[in-house]
Amino acid sequence: MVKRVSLWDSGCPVARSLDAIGDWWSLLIIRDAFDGKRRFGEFQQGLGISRGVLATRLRDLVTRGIFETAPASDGTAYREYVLTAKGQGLFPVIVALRQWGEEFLFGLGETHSLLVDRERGDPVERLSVRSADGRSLDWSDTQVTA
Amino acid sequence: MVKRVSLWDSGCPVARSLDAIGDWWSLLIIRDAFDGKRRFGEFQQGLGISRGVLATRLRDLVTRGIFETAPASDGTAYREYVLTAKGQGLFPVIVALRQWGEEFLFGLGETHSLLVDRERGDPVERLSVRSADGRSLDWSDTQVTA
DNA sequence: CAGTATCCCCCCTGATACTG
DNA sequence: CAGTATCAGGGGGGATACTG
Repeated sequence: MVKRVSLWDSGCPVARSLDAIGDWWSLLIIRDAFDGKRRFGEFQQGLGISRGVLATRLRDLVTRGIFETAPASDGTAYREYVLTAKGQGLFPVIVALRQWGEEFLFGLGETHSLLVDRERGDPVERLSVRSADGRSLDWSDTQVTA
Repeated sequence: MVKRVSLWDSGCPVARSLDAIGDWWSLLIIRDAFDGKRRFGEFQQGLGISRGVLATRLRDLVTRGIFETAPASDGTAYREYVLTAKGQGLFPVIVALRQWGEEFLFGLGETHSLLVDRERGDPVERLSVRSADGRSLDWSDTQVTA
């Protein structure tokens, strides 16, 4: 994590993002946060992660400004972990991973959870990369420049 | 990787995607592939990854149907690794990671690489999650259903 | 319930040497 | 150049026990 310093310094935003949240657990924790989970125990139970590892991950994510802690809303003495604006900015990442999984990793018969528009209940649209003038871009229509 | 079996079986596409490409190197390799790299040495040099690890990763990714091998286009005896349709489907994931990194992980003075529309040279639009009827959705406007 | 502290093991990873 | 084989280390991760 603090290991691949050269990648962080590479000037590639993808590498830097992965350095921040590309470990085994972070994105799963963040997914659960988008799902409404806030408490240590909620994350721990849902993920089957050990408490020690979860505590470390949560602390790292707070340090990185992705989560912040707040007093428990139920009046108990414990903390809650809520996503900051920076953490909420990961929503498209989670959605992109979800849609790729739905499309390529499930058999036709298999069922999976679905992300829907809360207001109308319809599934959300497939993400698409668009040009400044609104055209849908394939990866081969793009290029990385310095 | 084949370790978190319970997560793969959870029926959550996010978890299943992470199980497939959520390790330390896969997404970086895939990023380089989108960048036009195809040869073992190109990946190895660009990432600073050891040959052994790269060979393992590449083999896994081929097994998972994300890359496929092709004879070298320059007539040499070696293979090239090219993204399948399934691998190309990860483009929005890479773009989402890139955009998050650009927005939250770089200081104002720092420069980073940029993804542009090849045709016009303009940066691509920020990804947005949209409802079936075209509204832009915040994460709180959505919900995961069974 | 929400953590922290400790121990231990596995496997990921890098380094090196070897082959086609 | 493109791998494979082998070895050694280091850290992430689980299990357990303990504390507030």
